[in-house]
Amino acid sequence: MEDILFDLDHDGTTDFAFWGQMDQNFQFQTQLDSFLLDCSAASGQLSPWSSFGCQSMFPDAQLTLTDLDVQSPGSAVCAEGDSSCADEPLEVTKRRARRLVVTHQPYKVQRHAANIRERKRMLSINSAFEELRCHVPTFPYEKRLSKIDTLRLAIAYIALLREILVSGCDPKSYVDECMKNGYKNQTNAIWNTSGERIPLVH
DNA sequence: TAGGCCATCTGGTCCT
DNA sequence: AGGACCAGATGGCCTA
Repeated sequence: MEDILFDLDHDGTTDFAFWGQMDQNFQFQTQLDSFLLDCSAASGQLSPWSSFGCQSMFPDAQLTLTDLDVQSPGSAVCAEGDSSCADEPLEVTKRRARRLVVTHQPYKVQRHAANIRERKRMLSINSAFEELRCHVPTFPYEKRLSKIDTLRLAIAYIALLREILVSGCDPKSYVDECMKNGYKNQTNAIWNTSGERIPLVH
């Protein structure tokens, strides 16, 4: 029996940690999946649109005691048993083997921990996108902005705000003028996804 | 059904 | 040494 601890937070503000006892019946998938979903729900930063796919987050992460046994570098490198091992560049293989020798951690365990960190990183990026969506104006009937549209619209919105500042005009009359004459900004920024002009109130 | 969007996994690279 | 960041690959879901 071997204890594994995944510390999922390093900023000290909230202390998320996950640990499990590694025996042959232990499976990461269920516990970790539900844990990450709980984290997401608890954050309360995601809009109703936020979706977490129904697919399993750990399609191949059913760790067993066998997987966690310290393997020889060679066997660990090709533990996945995929065909890519055969044509993997020699230098890459050597580098990975060297790392495994030094760390004494099975490749699968390292990879799994890295996957969790990556997922957490993506979650934080997504929550930032949600926050940004709250700051770019859209019509209520517009569908949820994609990430790329959110960025483009934010750029356009900032450009418009800058132009209003530079013009020195009253913001409302400036926008009214834009609506009347058709807005053309200098950056050719894209307004929004549906081809409508964005309202400035939100 | 094709295309867009997204989440996840993965390996490489850079940084601390 | 380990974590953060990044980009490519892959597969699922949704919509026109």
